[in-house]
Amino acid sequence: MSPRKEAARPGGAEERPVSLWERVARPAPAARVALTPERIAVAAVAVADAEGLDAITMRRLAAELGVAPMAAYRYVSGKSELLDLMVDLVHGELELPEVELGWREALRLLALRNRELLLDHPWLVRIAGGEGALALTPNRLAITERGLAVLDGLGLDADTALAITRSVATYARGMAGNEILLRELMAEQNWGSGEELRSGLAPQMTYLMSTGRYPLYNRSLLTQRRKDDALWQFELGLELLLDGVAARLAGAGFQDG
Amino acid sequence: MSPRKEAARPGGAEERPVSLWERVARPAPAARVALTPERIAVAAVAVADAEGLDAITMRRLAAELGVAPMAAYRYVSGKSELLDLMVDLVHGELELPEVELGWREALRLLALRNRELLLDHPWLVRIAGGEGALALTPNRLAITERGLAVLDGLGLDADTALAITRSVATYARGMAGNEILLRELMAEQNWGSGEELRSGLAPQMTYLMSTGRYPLYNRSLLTQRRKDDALWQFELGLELLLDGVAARLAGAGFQDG
DNA sequence: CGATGGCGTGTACGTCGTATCGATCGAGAT
DNA sequence: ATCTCGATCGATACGACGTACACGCCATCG
Repeated sequence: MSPRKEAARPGGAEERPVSLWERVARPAPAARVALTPERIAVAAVAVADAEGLDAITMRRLAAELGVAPMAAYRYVSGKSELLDLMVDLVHGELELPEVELGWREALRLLALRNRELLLDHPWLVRIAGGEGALALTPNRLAITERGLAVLDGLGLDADTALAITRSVATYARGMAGNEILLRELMAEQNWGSGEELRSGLAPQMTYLMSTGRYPLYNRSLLTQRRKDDALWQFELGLELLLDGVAARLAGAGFQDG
Repeated sequence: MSPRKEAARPGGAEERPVSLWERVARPAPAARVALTPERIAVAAVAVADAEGLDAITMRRLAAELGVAPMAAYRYVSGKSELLDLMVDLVHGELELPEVELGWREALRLLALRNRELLLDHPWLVRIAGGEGALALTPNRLAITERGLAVLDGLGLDADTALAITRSVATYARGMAGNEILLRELMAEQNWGSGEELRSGLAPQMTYLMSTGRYPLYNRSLLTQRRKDDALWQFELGLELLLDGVAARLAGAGFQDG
């Protein structure tokens, strides 16, 4: 689907492909090189934060780095690896909750901070492909690792602990993604969160509602009071999930605070 | 972010923008026109199913329809509306569970069928933007509507019912997305699900594991027995969520089978 | 001091989305 | 029966993108 080739790299002529992260970990061979994977990733994240993912162009990025369009290709095999680098970089910002907080609070914080990370870097939602959405970057793995640490010693088998961690993280990313897309959709049509929002998702929604196919949904839009409170919605589902975990733990014959 | 303009369309020269879905609902003005939104969407879905989302090109699509590259633009304002059409079309395939099954079983089926839909049309994962990921297409709204119907009359307020429905749907899409991306990643490096899989996520994983930063994760990979059983993982998290809902319903003073 | 090899440059190709304008043809009015 | 008009589709073209490729530069090491 999306071909991955290896970037040229320092160190000689092996034949085995070396993963991006191994290449990244290699120290800069000289202090005077203009580019490093870090510099590239930092610049790219800055652009994406400021102008969205569409602004991320190999040419634009090169301009930002004061360098020729093709220069970055020595450190990155292509745009998808660049995106991987960006994803990993921002996940380094996430502060991992202490295990001592107990599994529930720690998992809760993990989810909430995941949400905040997405909101701080909305372009993350648009990166669905590759290793970006899985956990296969160092800093994302560290987050999963902490999730497992938090559940360690509670009597869960490996499969269950991992599935719980993934469920919570997936829920958090999914809900935060919804929130971001809604927000962008609103900005795109420049509504404030004022009257139009309160009257449903006008205007594209109004037609669909007028068809009468969605009476309950329509009633919800009119009835609900916390419509614009995305955090409330986020936390509600999160608590459902954590309640389920708590029940599972109790069933396993353990409890915890 | 992604500009939306209105496609030219039959019927004269109004000035108010008309939503895609309203335009779609308009009957074909003549029986002899070559193109309709439906024909376009069907062809596009066929291509995407067979060759992935990257194969979807306005030119390719036109060729598939036996028509000039720009022809589809009379029915669709741009590629993003085409994607909206595709998203909506495939969601029409999802069979809605009967309300009589009871909220838990119905919600469970909704989640499982959502998952199957994604697996049948893996390109859905790659469409993050626009109304695609929110529920703002007719067939997706119908799914949400059924979710609300299933929870109706159980004493939940509008906000809670909607949040629950969305939580379940978001969880389902997120987990199915993980599954698809993992599957694609595996195909990309042509492992079977054989030895490499069983030994972790080799080869790009092996380097990261060898750093020793992820002892628990590493142990999980070695210990777990249902690693490749994505459905099991899916259902585990789903049950957690539904357990949480059940607790909330019990707290609201209701029960149900 | 000469050679080596990594680093960044310059140029160019193929493909994409889509703006614009012109040709065509069926239906409704006369 | 003819005219006319607008809906429909075709042809051409433009700018931007990702990236392949081959070349100059320069620090380093023998």
